Amino acid sequence: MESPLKIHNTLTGKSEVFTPINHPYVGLYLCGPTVYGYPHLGHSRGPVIFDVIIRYLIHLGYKVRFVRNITDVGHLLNDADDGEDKIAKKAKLEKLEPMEIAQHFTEAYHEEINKLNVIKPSIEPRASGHIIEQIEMISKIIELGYAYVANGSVYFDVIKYAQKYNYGELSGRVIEDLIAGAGQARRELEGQYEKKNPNDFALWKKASEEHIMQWNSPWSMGFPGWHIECSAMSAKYLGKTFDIHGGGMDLLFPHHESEIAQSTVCHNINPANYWIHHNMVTLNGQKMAKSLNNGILLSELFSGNHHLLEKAYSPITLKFFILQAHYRSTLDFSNDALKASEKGLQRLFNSLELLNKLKISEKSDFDITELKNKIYDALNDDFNTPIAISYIFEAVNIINKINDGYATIDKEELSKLKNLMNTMIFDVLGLKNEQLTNTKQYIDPLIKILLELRNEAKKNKDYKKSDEIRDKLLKAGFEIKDGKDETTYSIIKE
RNA sequence: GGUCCUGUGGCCGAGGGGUUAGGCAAGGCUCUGCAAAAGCUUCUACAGCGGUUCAAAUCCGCUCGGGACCUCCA
Repeated sequence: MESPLKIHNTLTGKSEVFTPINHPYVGLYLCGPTVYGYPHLGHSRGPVIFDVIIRYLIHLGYKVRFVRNITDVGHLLNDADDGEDKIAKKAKLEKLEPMEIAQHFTEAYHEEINKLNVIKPSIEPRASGHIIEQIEMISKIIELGYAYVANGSVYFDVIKYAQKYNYGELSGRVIEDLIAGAGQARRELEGQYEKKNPNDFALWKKASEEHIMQWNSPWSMGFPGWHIECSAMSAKYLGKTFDIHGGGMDLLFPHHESEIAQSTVCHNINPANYWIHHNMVTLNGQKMAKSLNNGILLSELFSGNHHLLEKAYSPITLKFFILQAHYRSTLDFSNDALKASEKGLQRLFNSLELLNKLKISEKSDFDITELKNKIYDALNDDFNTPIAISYIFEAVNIINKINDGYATIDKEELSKLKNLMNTMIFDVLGLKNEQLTNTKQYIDPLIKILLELRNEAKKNKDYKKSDEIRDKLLKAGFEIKDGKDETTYSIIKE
């Protein structure tokens, strides 16, 4: 039978058999967006990868509670001198309420991400709605002696923590290296002088006068530090320790490392058993950066409205493209790569349509169970979607062969094949056919009429007429395929 | 400066001591009135230099290139 599900755990650096704390329930926390800008290509990878992870867990029979937060407070501007909240900074520029900005970008995030046909979080908590929980947690850390108050701000004492616990267990860093590397690249941030040690991180920041987003606390009017929100919210909704914590590799340090430290102090346990980190995306081999002017927003990708894009790419094309690479590798975007995925996806869905029309024979040339096992083995091996997809294309080949009469399949295997394809493509990978299914029912009879006219012309050897019909249909986005018995068509994009 | 990842054929990307990844592109053939689609088939690989081994794209070392993180980026 199939292998057990193994997950590459960043915490141990190894692939481990997945065993939930409380079978069949699985608690999963994914670090969500900081809502101070429109979602870009990089924002899509986490939701897509974790969508398949969640879908697969559900498919395996687990009951998943999926928590993905919205960070709408607390991010300091790293390129500004004043240490303002990122959201507040935008707010002043545009003279809007900070929450108005947060709301705007939260909605933009939802709008674009939902196009990817991803399962929505069971709970989507906002940092601003959990100030009390964060204050409570900070108080406890102070009480236990691992944080100190300085000028109204509260900092986590990393050195003290490292004496008893292992600060760096997740990212593989050693505290001495952190101290050694501190001088060179250390950025001048506000409040640095308040810290006992440069590696200490803020749990609570006192707000300056003009800082708009602020809350009362035992220490000052201010706002919570970056890492504490996830610790507080994950504990609230998933418990002190839960199964899976995910995010981008860029969050590994310091964000997740600090989450572990905070939770370890408060609850005396690492918050998550399995830490999953997906890799970053690059664009034409280069990293996406504002300075390179190559950042592409999701809305730009979907509309094709960007100077680096030759055309628009659909959300499902993006999803499929992301899944054709393993989540722990960097992924390079380019027009050629996206077009390749688009073509492949189209071939996949074409075969899926044929699947429902295949003729049943007495004997079968294929063993679908073997194929099925290979796909499950791939997914069980740390969610290896590219391998799984390569076997799905093997199935595409099988379907086309049968359709063309080069091979046969019996009733039982065909039923297995249908089941397998539908399960994998729709339930697990969460793909969907973006061809205009709603309008197709109206268009279909019209196209059929044209095809009849064309076949009549062909019968009369009026090829000029028949080709004219074909060419015009192609121009209108309908590709004609002359089969042995009947003529079919598919709707092509662009 | 520190820690770590990575370099695969025209493009993207799996794999990871001996056995076809896959998608896209290109060439040939079959089918076709011609195309398209589909099938069959061919060609371009494991950055460079050493080492370990019966055997290295895979392990080790060095060199060169790309990237991530090192206090607020998904």
